[in-house]
Amino acid sequence: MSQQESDQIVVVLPDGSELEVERGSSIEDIAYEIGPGLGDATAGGRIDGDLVGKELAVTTDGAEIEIVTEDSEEYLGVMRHTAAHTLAQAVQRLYDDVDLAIGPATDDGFYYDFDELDVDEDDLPAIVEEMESIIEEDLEVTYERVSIEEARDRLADQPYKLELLEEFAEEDDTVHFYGQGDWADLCKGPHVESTGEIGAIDLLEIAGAYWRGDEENEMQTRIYGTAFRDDSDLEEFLERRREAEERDHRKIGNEMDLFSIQDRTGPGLPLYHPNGKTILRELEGFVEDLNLDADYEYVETPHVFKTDLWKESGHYDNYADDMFLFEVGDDEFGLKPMNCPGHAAIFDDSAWSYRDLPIRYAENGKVYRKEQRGELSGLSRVWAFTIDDGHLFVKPDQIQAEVERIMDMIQEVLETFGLDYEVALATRPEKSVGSDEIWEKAESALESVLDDRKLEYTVEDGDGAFYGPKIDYEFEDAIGRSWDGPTVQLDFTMPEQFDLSYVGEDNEEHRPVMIHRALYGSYERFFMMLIEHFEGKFPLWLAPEQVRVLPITDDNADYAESVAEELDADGVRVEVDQSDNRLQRKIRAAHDDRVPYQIIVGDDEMEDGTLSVRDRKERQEHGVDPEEFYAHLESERAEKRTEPDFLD
RNA sequence: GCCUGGGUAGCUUAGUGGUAAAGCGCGUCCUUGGUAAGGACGAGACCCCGGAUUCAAAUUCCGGCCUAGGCUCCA
Repeated sequence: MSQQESDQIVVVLPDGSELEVERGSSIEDIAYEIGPGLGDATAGGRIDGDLVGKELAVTTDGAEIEIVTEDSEEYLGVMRHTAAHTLAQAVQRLYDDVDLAIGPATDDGFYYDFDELDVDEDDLPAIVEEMESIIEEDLEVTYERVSIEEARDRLADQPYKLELLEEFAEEDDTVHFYGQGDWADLCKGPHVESTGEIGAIDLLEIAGAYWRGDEENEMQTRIYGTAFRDDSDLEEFLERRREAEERDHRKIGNEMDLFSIQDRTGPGLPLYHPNGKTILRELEGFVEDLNLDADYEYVETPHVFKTDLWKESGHYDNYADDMFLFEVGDDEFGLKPMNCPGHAAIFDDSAWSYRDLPIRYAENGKVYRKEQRGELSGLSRVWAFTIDDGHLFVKPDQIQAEVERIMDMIQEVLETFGLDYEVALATRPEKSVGSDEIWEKAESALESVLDDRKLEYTVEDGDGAFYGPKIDYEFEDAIGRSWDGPTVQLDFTMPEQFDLSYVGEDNEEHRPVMIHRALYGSYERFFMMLIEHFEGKFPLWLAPEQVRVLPITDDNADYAESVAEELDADGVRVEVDQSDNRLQRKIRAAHDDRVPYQIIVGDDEMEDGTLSVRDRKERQEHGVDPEEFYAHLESERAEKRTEPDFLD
């Protein structure tokens, strides 16, 4: 091999084409190699997927290279990375003896971690101002390649940077610095050309963060910020945040009196008020109908079991820390973190023939999981929640058909609420029980169902339950946020743990397969998502108050009552506004309360026996025939349509 | 669990050492008014809990409870 050849390496471009370049060429060099226009536009790049500065050299043969330009999606991340540097620079200008940790770009902004920095939210405006003046100064971003020794020298008073440096020293004898003005940071880039390229910034919040995310390490001060190309993009981002805040289920739940979580009753333990429970009852009824149609049988299990059961199921070994445990006499008991062992115990109480299978049990089972206090949040993370649980005990050759039926049910649920979804296959996690062989069998069974359906899905390695792989549904709400929802989980393990069996055609004992499934996931999480998705404007079938009758004067009150009585007899949740407010005030109140339909009755309506119907979307029709409206309500409810559509 | 905020009337919040405020909601009365806030009056607060400082604490300090956001998409 000649000297000439060993200095050349091949890099692979995103379209799969290969390019021969000199070993040690920078990203920028390679971009110029491809074309001078691209070279000029280069802001940074990826080496084997790792986002780095355009100055960094490519040394490995066969490296996958991607060029990031101002037009790339990543450009925003490049700019935010520089914004993070600007934050650190501003903080060091304003505060002495601050230790710097790391400061990357994130999905919607950036952060920088500091130690020895004592600030609170009131200090943020001053830091923003300093950042803005650094942007104003339009400092050129400079790159330097520095030997480990020199870097050690430069970073002598930066303990965290030194720690990082020692790690990099094991791999390379040089490191990279990116600077702006008289400030520089150990960093692999990428960055924009100068601080003036940063369009619009804002700092969002202060949070604690463990050094390297490890709770054994010291807690640092993290400042979160975001940066956009211009003010209007920034404003749009802030507007979206405000919108999400407006939809917050805790706020709406309070306004609509749906639920509460109170100090005196305990953290993470939601109390459902009548309005909230009305919605939950409708949700329960919906899955109950689906379950009964699909030949599920309802069972009920207590909230507490002896821990012997959890030891048998394997939960105790894996999840004892997350369980509420207590002693009664010499026995240890625990609140159930899952419903499956109870259902397995019911199954095990009878002898089964292959002719009986599949057995399908359903229960709205309340479970208790002791999440870390700081993780609790509204209805999305709680200690007590209810799963619309179902457990099937099937023969191996029934898996495919049963999983498919479950997926039909799940899809019907998601489509009813108008939710788009994605599907993922989650495979064996690190903490798990069961043999390799069993896991392989289970994973390939789910794969073949997914393949048969021609559903697009992603594979999430290591995300499965400890007892088996699963298919997870993730859906998107009205403002584009993703939520975890329904799951189908295969379990070859628990039947083993509980020694479950049925008698086969051959008169031998066989091991059934268990399938765990939930259509909503947990009621709490699904309810929360629905509140935020609909912004409290629930579909008619869910709305706690479906119709409000507004009499114009006291003279119309009796007629209003008779209209309400008729609706009530039809099973409609109806109220009459008997306040002595004026009509406009009553309309305003009904609108604030998000009532789908308002019926306004005055002298005109009383005379000709009609209704004036108004909906939540501020549409109105006079002289409506009551029978026609009642029939419409009936069908809108029964078909679970998501918007009031009588006035369409 | 840890970090930074926050906890004042049913709700949303103002008040930062000297007699606890406002809006909404609620009650009573006036108003009987046809499409997004008519008017008057009134009730409603162990200012999260415990301790300390002080002549005096909602306010300052210490401890606790609850709550919001955050706790490696690695230089």
